[in-house]
Amino acid sequence: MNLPLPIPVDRALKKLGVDLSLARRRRNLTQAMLAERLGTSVMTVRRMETGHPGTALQYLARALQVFGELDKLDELLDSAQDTVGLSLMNEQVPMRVRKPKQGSGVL
Amino acid sequence: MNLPLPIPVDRALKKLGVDLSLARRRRNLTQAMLAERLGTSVMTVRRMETGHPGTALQYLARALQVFGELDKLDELLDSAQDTVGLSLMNEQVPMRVRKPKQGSGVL
DNA sequence: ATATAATAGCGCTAATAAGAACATTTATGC
DNA sequence: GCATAAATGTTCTTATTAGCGCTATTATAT
Repeated sequence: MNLPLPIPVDRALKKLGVDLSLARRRRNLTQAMLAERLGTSVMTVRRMETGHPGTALQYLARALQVFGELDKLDELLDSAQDTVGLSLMNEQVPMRVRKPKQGSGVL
Repeated sequence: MNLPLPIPVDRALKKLGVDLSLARRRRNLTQAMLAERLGTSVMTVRRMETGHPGTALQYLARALQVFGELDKLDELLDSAQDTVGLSLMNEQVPMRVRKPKQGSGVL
């Protein structure tokens, strides 16, 4: 868990933070006001806005709810959006995957 | 932070977990294989797939990267997607928001 | 320009997630 | 159907985050 964060991941988290900050300011909320609505502290809001890797998922979700964008989270990895396994209907995706003897590396 | 999770938020996290599980299985990865790629433990993968509110944001981001869907995170709250304050260009969004004397509740 | 309030940074403590090892259930290949 | 191993559930320990108070910086309104 303490592996260095991959650069693209770090970049994505930072961008998400900036976007969260922009969304908040667009809605005329201070960090303190948002924190109160999220039921958390200002520090957590700040960590989220700076792209801190360790902040809990729930605060992102709660922030999205406050912003009225919670449905975006639903779409994030929705089957309809998943470009890789589009050929498989959800019902056809196996419940369990068997580890191949060799490497059958799909990815 | 220990406020009860709002129902819609809880629901969204659970759905995200299911979607993560589906995405993993579509790519023929076991929880153990994914955990190794994420540089974390199987427990964390499991918690993520069950929609545990406290899992760190970084694991979601890393999973998306493994799935080749990291760009989805960029789009999540991108300005272009933010339907509320579309009228304001990013550069026009104030750096700091002043708390109104009364309540000017934009949201 | 100045005053004020929002944002940023730091150290400490309490709460919580992450990790490991084990037992149990159950899908899947044979 | 049976055997295997993936997924689930549990408990305990450890590492990390969340929360709080204080100080410093800096954008904004006047």
